[in-house]
Amino acid sequence: MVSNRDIGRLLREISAYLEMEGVGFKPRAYQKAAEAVEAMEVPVPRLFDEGGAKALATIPGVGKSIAHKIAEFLETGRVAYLEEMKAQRPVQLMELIAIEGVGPKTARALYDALGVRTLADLERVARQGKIRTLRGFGEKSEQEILRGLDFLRQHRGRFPIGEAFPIAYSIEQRLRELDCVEKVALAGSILRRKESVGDADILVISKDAGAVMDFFIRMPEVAHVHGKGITKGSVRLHMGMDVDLRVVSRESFGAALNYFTGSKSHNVHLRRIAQERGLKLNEYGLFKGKKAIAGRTEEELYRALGLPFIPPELREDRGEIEAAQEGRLPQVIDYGGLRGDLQTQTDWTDGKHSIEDMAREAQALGLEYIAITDHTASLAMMGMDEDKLSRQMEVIEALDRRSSGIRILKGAEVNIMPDGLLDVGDSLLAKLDVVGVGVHSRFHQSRSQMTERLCRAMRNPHVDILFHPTGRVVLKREPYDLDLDEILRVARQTGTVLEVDAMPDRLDLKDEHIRKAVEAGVKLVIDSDAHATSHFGLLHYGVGQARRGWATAADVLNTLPVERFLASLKDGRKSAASGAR
DNA sequence: GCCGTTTTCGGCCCGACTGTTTTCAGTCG
Repeated sequence: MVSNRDIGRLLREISAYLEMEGVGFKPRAYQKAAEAVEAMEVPVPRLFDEGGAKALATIPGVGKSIAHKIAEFLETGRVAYLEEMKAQRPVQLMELIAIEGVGPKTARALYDALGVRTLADLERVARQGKIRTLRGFGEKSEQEILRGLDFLRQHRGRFPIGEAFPIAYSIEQRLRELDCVEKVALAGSILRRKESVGDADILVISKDAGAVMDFFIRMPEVAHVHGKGITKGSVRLHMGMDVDLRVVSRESFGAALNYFTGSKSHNVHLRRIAQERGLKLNEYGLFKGKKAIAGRTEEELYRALGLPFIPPELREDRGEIEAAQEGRLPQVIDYGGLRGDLQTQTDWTDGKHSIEDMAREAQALGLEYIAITDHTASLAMMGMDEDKLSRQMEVIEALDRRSSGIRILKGAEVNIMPDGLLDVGDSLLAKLDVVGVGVHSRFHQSRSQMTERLCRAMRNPHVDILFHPTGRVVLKREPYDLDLDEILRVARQTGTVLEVDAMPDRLDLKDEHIRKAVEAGVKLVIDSDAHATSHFGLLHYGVGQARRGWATAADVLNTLPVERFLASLKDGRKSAASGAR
C-alpha cells in the first residue's frame, strides 16, 4: 500500500538526484510537488485509480511529466528516470544527505573525487583525512561530517514516531477488522510515544492464530518475513522497520501488553515490587505460586501490585512508580484535551492552505480557536513585512467576525534575531492576539549568547510564546546549546509560555525538558505548527510528548476556552480589557 | 518541470551563514 508520504519521498529523492546533477529549477519543481502530495488529504493512489494520470495532474505543482512518473511508480514500483540517474552516479544519496551539512553537491564532490557511495565510504575517507585535501573542503568540514556520522550512528535503525506510528496504527486497524481477531493493541515504545522507535509490537487475542499470522505476513507493506510461528510473527517492512505480532491468551493479555510495552527498566522495577510481595510477574501474568492472580488487563495487574494504572507514556522508571506508590502520579493531559492551536502557517507565507481552509479544518476537528502565525520579514525566503502583516491582520479580523464556531486569532511567528531583538516593532506586536517567537538562523551561537538571545526575546512584554524552544530535530539535530534552567527561570519570571511543537520531526520541547518546565511552574502550549490542513491531525504527537513530560491539563494553556486562554497570556490584562467580556 | 486576470515563454521564495576562499559555493530555513 503506497502512501502519499511514500510518493513524497520518491519525488524528494528525484529532486535530490537532479540537484546533485546541477540541473536548474527542476529540483524545486519536484520538491514543490512532493510538498503538495504530502499535504493532500485524499490518498494519491486512489486519485490515480479513479482518474488516471490526468487526475494526478490536477494536484497543484504536479504537471504532465511528474504525473506520469507518479503513475509509473504506482504501477511498477519504480521510476526509470530515477533509476537512470542512480546508474549515472550510484551513490546512496538520501542516506548521505541525511547528515546535517551534507547536501547533494557535497555528495557529488565526494563521489567524483573519492568514490564515496555509502555512509561507510564517507566515514572511511573522513577518518583517513582525505576530505580535507579536496578543494572547497577543510579540516572543519571533515570534522563536521564525522560529527554528523556519529549522530546518525547513535540513532541507526530507529524511526521517528511520525513514520512508525501511522504504519503501526494502520496495521492495528486492519487486524481489528479480521473476524478471527477478538482484541488487538499496539504495544512497545510506540504506545509509550517515544519520539523514535526501533520496531513496532502488536498484540492480538484470537481463536485462529494461524489465520492472523497468514494475514500479517501477506500485508502489502511486508518486504521480508523473519519468522512465523503460532504465537509470534516477525516481519521487515519495505520502509525498513520491523514489526512483531504476538498472539496471546485472554487471561494473559494485560500482562503481555505490560511486558511488551516496557520500558525494560519500568518492568524490572515492577518485577522487583512483585518479588517483595512474594509474587512473580512475567509476560503471562502475576502469579502467587502457580496461581495467576492478575493478567487480563493492565489495570488489574497494577492494582494487584498496589499501584494505580500508570499511563504508558510515563513508564520509563523515572520516578513514576514511586509517585504512584505515594499517590502523586500526575493526571496527565488527555489526547482530546486541546481546545486551540497557537501555531499555524498559511499560504500568506510557507503554508499550503488559506486562512479560511485552515480555520475550517481546525473547526471540523473540534478545535475552538486557532492563531494564524505566519513568518515575519527577516526570514528571507518568504516572511511578511510589517505592511503585509498589517493587511493580514485586517483580513483575519474580517474572517473572524464572519466565522461562527471557531475563533481566529491574529498572530505571527516572529523571528528572533541573533541579538535577541525581534524583526517586528512593538507597536504592531501590541495589536496581535498571540505573539510567538522563534529562532530560525544562527543556531551555533555560544551557550551564553543563545541563552541571552532567548531570554531577551522573552523579556519583550508583547511576546507570549517561545516556539520550538530548543531547535532540535528528531534523529537529526540536537538542541541548541543553551542554559535551560535560565530559560525556565526567565519564562516563569516574565510569564512567557513555552511551546511543545507537535510536528513529529520536531517534538520540541523534549520530554525531559517538558518535565523540567512543569516542575518549574512554566506554562506550556501544544501546537501543530501546521503548514497544511492535514497537519492538525498531528497534534496528538504533541499531546503524547507532553504526557511523557508529566504535563497535566492545568500546565497546558490551550486546554482553556479562548477567553481564559487569552487572559492567561503575559499581556492578558490588555486582551481582557479590550476584548469582549 | 510547472505555471499563467502581467499566459504558452520566461520566470521560478532568497538571504544568512559557514567554511572555504580572497569572491564564492553549498546548505539551511
